[in-house]
Amino acid sequence: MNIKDIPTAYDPHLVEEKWYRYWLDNAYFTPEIDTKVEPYTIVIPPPNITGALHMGHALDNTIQDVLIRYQRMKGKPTLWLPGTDHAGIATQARVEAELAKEGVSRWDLGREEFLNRVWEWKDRYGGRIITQLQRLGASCDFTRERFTMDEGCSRAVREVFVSLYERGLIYRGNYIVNWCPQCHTAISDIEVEYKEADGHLWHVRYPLAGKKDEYITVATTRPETILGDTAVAVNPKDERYQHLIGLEAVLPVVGRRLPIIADYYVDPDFGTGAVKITPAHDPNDFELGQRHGLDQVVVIGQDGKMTAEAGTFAGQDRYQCRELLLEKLEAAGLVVKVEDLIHAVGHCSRCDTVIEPLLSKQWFVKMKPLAEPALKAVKDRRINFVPERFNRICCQWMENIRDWCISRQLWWGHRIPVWYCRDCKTEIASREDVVNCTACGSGNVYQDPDVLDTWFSSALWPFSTLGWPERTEDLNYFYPTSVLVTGRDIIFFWVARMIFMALVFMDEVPFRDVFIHGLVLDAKGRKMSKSLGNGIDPLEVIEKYGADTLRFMLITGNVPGHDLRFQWERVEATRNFANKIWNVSRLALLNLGDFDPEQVDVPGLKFTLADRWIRSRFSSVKNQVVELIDSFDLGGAARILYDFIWDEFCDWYVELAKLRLYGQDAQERKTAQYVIWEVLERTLRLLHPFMPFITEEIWQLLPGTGESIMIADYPEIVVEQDRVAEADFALIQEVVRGIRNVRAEMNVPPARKARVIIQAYPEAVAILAAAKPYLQSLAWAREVITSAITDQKPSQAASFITQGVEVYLPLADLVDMEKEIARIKKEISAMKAEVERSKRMLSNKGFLAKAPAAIVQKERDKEAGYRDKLARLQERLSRLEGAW
RNA sequence: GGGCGGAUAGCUCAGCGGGAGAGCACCUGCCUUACACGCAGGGGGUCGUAGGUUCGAAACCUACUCCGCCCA
Repeated sequence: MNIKDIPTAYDPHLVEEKWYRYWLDNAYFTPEIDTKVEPYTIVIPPPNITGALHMGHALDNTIQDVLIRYQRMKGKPTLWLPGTDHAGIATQARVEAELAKEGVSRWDLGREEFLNRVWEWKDRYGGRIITQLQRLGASCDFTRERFTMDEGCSRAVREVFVSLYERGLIYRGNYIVNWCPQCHTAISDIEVEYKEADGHLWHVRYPLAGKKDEYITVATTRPETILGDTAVAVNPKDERYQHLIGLEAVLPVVGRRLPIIADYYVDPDFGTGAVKITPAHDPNDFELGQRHGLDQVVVIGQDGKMTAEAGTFAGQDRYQCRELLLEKLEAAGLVVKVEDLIHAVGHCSRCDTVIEPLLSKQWFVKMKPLAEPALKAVKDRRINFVPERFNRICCQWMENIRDWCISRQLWWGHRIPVWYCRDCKTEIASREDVVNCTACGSGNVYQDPDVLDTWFSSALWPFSTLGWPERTEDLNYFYPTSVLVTGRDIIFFWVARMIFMALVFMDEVPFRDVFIHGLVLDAKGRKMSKSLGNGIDPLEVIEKYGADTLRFMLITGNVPGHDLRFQWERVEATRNFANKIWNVSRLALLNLGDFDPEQVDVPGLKFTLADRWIRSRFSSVKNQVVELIDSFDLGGAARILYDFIWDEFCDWYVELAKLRLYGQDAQERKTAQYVIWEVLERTLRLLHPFMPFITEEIWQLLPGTGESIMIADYPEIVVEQDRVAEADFALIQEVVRGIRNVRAEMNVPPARKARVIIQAYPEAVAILAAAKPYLQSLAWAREVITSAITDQKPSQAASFITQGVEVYLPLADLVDMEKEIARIKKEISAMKAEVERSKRMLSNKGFLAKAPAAIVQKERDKEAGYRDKLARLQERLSRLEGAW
């Protein structure tokens, strides 16, 4: 492309696809294993195959890509392993919905045919999210892409299940589980979301057996479970009920005799202090029932309808039954009162249906023995959460962990590798499919129909994706992974489970750091959700503004562990930044046509103050960026780069470099070319992990660069920090800003170049005299006259006065002396306040005695400066007033 | 009920023991040949409230208020 043809506005559409293709074609995303070097590994949190890329993914994956690209440039063999999750319930529901349109149920199809349909669906749509990730610029190694139900992962699942079974850590039993009548499966405790709901507390009288007109009154929020009551319980210390303990109540409508028992579980202050006990439909009642050997009567079935045990209510919906039963109880005069009550009701996190606690036979993982080593790993900081506070959150959860219900009454998923013999009733957990009973040899065996919780396979992800249970080269080299990047919403679902599975099967932590980021909220601070319709599609942002813009916006808005709000204004601001980079690069390219960095004798160059300043600044920016990325403050690093590029490089350095670029002196021009090239080229490399596309595009246009910026070395500093250059340049900046300010306040049009007369202390004179061209260019100076401070001050001049430096702009016709006096007076009063403040501090004995010497000295210096400036201002004022 | 996070300029947010910052919005000038997606200048904040620690607090401690999240 002819450099002159480079458009003045950056258009991401022209570059993103091109470079992504190039990176893929050159296999840059695939690491080369070098056993002498420690690798850097991230396994992607596998998105659901049903999913489409949303803002949360965009943030999560941008963070990972920044880390990965950074480490890759730093020279580590870097693996970012992508893949997807089979998402049992969600996927099955999706395919069932499709079938429903055809008027077919999965039962009509049968298990095998249904699974074929799901695989077909997966092949068609399951890869969509991975392609969407590519639009973001994700540098995953797609040659290693995995799926939780591929052959390898499935083998890992079987191995883990059977192994845990053999160790007695997986068991099957009848317990209360959370049943979702809509998804028609059990779900684990953490898949239940509790929501506050308005409800009622019904006080119902149960007649006492054998005592006419005597009752015990219980309170319940779920009257339909009355039908499954098998006891009434009171607190043993509750004086009101002492005389009833050991007696029996009669269950209304049903007529069953209920023992009245005593148990400390009962809270005497809630309701009436007497509690109906339904062991088959409430987890607490279940446990109490076990303690007291109570019967378990299941009255609500898996479809949410009443069972045969519910007698005349059999077949009714649970809520319909509630109404009808209440009517009956009312009619019998047994409902004493109804209170309004706000209580927490469990909902299915998938489909939002109200969960039914239900007694059923399920598979569980025994958690205590697994959680203990995991807990220790976190406490010992073998795993470290960022931000730090999540260590404790994770620990607290693992300390209170309950057994994990892992069986799901679904078809889509890893089928439980357990077979039963119909003849001898043996239960066989097996790594291989079972054809004949291992006990009696019978061929009359069948496999457990249920599948495993999707999270069971996700828990193995960091090692199953690397080839486990084989000891593959990848596993040996890339495991354990370096960091896990994820949102705080799945710490319990996923992170904790990966930790304990890894400790059992790899004997090593799955990752060293866990970087937790917040949620992307909408502009009003609400969660983005389908039901609210307030989600923003990342692909829409990419279409309109480019992937770099989306990425950089997400990263700069990101403070570790905090949520961030999506705002289009911020997208625009970031787009403007990309355009800024683009244009400063255009300027560079327009002036580097005759420049070859290879031909430059760098030690022979004569760097100006501006050169020394920007090179020093670049170097310190580089150091800060590294430090911030290494501590996971990517937002901080990105903000530093933003400020450096825009404020320091574009607005100051490049403006000054233009003088030499357009000047006559070949040597000076070459030096300016070199420094612009050097700083721009290296800054692009610093920026590349954040904005991969635009940096590659520009880098490829720059002379003397290589094959691809993404495999270029991470830049080194160019000089040690040059404090002298930074201080001297700061003086120039102050004077320039002072002059600009005076001119603006006096409404001097830019076209009107002014003479600038500077009187200053000797060092400043030297610096400012040498900076004449800078002042001419940046402060619209016609000529600059510098001298030591004298009594000869220009009259009819606007002025700017700072410590040790007086600047005059003789603009006779333009200067409104009244205005000038007012300005000086304002400054004087501001300066007086400063002097006062300093004086107060320095007369404080405590401050002098206890503050660090350096701080005290700094304050003394400041005070001296203020006094000097104040004196000059007062002198200036008296001259003006005298002249007036 | 317990825990966590937040409260800083009109808006969104940095800062987290030594003099209040950015972006957007606003006001005033500028089409200065990289960029009007821009340049220059400016206004605007008793840093939620009340105590405490400290020579010094937006920052640390305590209590409280409001908002959000998590767990029971």
